[in-house]
Amino acid sequence: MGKYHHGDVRNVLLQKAETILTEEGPTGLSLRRLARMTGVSEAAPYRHFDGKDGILAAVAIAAFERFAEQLESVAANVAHHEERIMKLGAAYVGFAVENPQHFRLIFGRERPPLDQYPELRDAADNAFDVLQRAVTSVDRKAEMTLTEAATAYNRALAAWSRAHGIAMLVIDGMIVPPADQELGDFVLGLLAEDLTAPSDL
Amino acid sequence: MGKYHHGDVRNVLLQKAETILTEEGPTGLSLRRLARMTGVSEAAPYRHFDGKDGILAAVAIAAFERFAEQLESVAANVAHHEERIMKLGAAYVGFAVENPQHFRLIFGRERPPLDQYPELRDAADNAFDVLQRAVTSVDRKAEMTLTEAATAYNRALAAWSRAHGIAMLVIDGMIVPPADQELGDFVLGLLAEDLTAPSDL
DNA sequence: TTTCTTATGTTAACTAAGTTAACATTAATG
DNA sequence: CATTAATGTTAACTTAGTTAACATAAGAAA
Repeated sequence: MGKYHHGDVRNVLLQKAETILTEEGPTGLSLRRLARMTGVSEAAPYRHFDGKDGILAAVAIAAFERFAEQLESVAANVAHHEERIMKLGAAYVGFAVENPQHFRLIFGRERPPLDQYPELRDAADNAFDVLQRAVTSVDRKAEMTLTEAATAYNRALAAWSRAHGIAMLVIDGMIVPPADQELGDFVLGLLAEDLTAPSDL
Repeated sequence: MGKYHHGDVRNVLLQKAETILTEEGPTGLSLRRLARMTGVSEAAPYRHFDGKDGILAAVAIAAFERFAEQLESVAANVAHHEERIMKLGAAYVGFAVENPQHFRLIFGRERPPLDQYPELRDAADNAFDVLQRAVTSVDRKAEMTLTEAATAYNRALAAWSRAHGIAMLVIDGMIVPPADQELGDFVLGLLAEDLTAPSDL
């Protein structure tokens, strides 16, 4: 009978997994529900993925790739160094706000362990590389002294932390961005604050 | 017979819950296991807590309180405004690193919804108040103009975001603090970076 | 073509967890 | 002392992750 064998179950599963994840997050994604929604037996996903972690890994890889692409495209279009850092931060937060579940998946503890999924590790490394290159103006890395390189690295970490913190606090609802302002502008404002300056208040 | 009725099951449960949470995080905390470890029936916890969320809420409340205390004690001991912000950030990250699971519990999405646990909401609000007061020098709030207040608020958000980002990235293993440096100094260094300054590299 | 093998799908079962209902016992209170 | 509220217990229901055993389809090998 012709109801066996869908033709492309793996991709359909991945697609539906994306949908469920977007709506309910990693915890809400249940393999059994996924299978039912796909119209396939509850054990079928195990033929295509290494259990739940396997599916999450696949989704996370795709998410990392999209994330890296978006950062890259911003970095490539801003020549000025400081401006690039700021815009990158805004893009970082932008991705998080537009794809909160994916963002949580790739950074949170629901993410399958990197050392069990080499492709996932590669995707993660690549995303961080994009970030670092953009922040550190790596083109000139060869010319740097060790001290300079350390300074540059610290700048990268500082920039990254700030963007990450804003992203987290916003998607977790702890910070509510003002409604009368573009999200990007709000983020740029926060990134530009210099806490070492006296408060003049 | 005398094996019924422990005497103080609620507190024992809470205590064990703390232990399990510290070791395995919110997801690893299973009510059934908790009950077994406490030597009590698997349904007993439901007599004392409103299900799993109820226990998590109770633990989260305690965590918020400790968090707030630690921040408060730092803030109270540093008079200088800019220095206080920095030290507060370091303390913020310090708490996260020493109590990663608790930190995740109070900020992550495993935290029971604030609107279902009023005491939890109060604990959270209080912690943020401590933070804001310390960052904003609220003693003089009355004297501020609206613009000044907005500026001060933004400074608070910026400081908070940075500390939060560092905390998250460190406890998630994305940033590995240098081994040859005190964690506090490392954090202070990151907080002090001013990304608006030219990179001079 | 026929046969063997591999990929892919199915059913059925096992384990563990959250939760609730129905029942038992204790402690406290009138 | 009798009643009641609090606190435990057992047993059951539901959902989920996972695996084993079996079935079928497709393609390679004979």
